[in-house]
Amino acid sequence: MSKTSQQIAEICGVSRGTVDRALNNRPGINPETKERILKVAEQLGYRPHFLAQSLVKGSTKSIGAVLFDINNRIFPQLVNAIETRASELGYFLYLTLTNKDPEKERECLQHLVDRRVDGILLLSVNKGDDFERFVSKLGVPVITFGNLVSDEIPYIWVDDRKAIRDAVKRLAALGYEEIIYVSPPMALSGRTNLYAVEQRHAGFRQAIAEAGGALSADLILHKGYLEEIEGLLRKGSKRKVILCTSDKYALKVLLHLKKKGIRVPQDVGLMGFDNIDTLEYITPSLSTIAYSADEVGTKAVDLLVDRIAGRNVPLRTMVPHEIIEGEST
Amino acid sequence: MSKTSQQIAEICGVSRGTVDRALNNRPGINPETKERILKVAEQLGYRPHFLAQSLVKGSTKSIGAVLFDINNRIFPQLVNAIETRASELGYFLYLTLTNKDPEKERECLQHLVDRRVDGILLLSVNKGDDFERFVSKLGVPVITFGNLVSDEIPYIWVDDRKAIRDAVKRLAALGYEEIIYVSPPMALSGRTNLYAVEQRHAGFRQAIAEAGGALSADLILHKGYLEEIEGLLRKGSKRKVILCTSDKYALKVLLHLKKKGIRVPQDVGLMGFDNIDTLEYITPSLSTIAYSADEVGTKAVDLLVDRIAGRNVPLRTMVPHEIIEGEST
DNA sequence: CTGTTAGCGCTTTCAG
DNA sequence: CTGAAAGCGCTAACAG
Repeated sequence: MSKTSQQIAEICGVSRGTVDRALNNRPGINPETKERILKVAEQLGYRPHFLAQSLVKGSTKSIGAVLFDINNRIFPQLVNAIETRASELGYFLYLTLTNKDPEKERECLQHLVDRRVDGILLLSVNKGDDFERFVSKLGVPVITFGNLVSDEIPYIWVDDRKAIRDAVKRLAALGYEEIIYVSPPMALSGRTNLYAVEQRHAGFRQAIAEAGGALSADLILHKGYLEEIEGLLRKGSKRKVILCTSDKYALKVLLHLKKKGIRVPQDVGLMGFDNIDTLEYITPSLSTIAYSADEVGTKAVDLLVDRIAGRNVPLRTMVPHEIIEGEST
Repeated sequence: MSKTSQQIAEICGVSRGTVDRALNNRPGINPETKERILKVAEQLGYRPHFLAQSLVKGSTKSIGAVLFDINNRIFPQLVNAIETRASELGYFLYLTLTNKDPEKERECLQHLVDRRVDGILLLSVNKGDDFERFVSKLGVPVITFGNLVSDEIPYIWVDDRKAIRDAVKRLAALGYEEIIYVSPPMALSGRTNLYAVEQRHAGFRQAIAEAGGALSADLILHKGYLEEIEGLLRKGSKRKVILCTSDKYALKVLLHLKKKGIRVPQDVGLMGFDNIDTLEYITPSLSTIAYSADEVGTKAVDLLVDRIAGRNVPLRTMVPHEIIEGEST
């Protein structure tokens, strides 16, 4: 079926070494024979055998991505950015999905290494010393994002903590007196890697502390948030706003409030986080915290390729965030 | 860094052949030496070199996906289904994105073949005899979906034509007398592969013909659909409904109508196609045509793996569709 | 039951 | 400037 450099050599009556010199324009070859070889290669439709090349060169020009969160709506943008940048830099992308299964995540990582990817991008559900060691021992460069795995492994993301603090300040400035913070994933705290979610949470507590009594806060850290919100809204007379750890929850809240006839923002304010593209179609438009998933993906690949090339990269890289003022606050 | 079967052989004082027999539990080996070898392999943390294996076996256990449409919201579901099924069947997924660039699509296909993927899943933007030939000559099994490339290449998707006809019948049954069909991508007809979009369009025309004068139809096949819709809504007194070639356009229309104070469904009905998951958060809930992206992805992989195994597969596979009655009609 | 040999297709010395 | 040979790590066929 496919042609080998050996065949070209035979046809041209030269050795494989010479063919190789022609094909990879390496010095030390007569321009005329080179010309001849290239012509024959062209005619045969010769294509180098990538596996064989990789085997001898020790580099596959491929990177692996290990992701858990297909439901997170920034997924398409992230994957798009990663693939696009990788492709620009000459790398192919192995995509592996873990569906939040810690064991599967380890397997994916191991398999990628078995396939000799040059580097790995990791959005992890695992955490802890044991896992840190596992990742360190893989023997290939790893860049993490979304959830931190180790202080020693480069991490890129938005500054969740500061972002929430900025949001709280903004809400205070808008005149809100009570903030209902909704972060259902926190219920899983300790059992799974929730670094980003926890950073947001920590940012919120800090912001409230900084407000020094000017703001009161309610924390809802479980699945039954819709009911609990309703209860809270009935109490007291402070101007209230609901701040959700991600747009996904904010949208569910919005839907629920609409059903109950509670008006946003007249009766209560609402704010999300992520600026997922679904928001484009939502009324009233949702206030949220935006950052560029494109930038995260693109830079993550850049960092990884730098590491692959043996260059040092910063252990923490933060992409900028921005408060989007929608109609919901 | 990483251990080779050679090293195990030396440590155990046997030959590589024997090590191979132990590792791949092939017959013809003394259980005790096998035991010994496996133990050493375990201790060394031996992992077979996948590239070397692939090189000699001629199979990489990887498949490639070539997609153009990251914006289409069924993308995450599709990719998820594909990766999940591939993984279950022991295959790794190379994801390549073309951003609707025909030349890039060809490159992606060629590169995947260079990397010796065992098979390819293709959602194509290219079409035509030339491209058909190109794909046929790749030398690996290809399964297409979404857009048909050739009658000879297996294709899996929803029956777009029938789906639209079912939708039109349903709209007629609901008492609508005039249907505004919105399909902006059709403006590119001829220049790019729009098979699915064209099938939907053809289905619409057929349905209108079948209705034999009971229904009147307006076709909007360009970007300026919002303005044109407004114009059409002002004319005549028939009960009107807007049928969009995909939910994405339906949502844009909905947003526009809300802004203009035109009520859905009281003033005009609205229906989409695809049942993208954004709809979950939309009010009024959108009527649409649903099909399972999961099923498309999963079955596409199954078909591909069948082809890789040399089995014959049907040239056309249709996944079922279903009309979803939302509040918008 | 085990060792040897010959590749898979390519790159990379080292001679000539 | 070119050829020959060794080797990447593994598998498979053939002896012993």
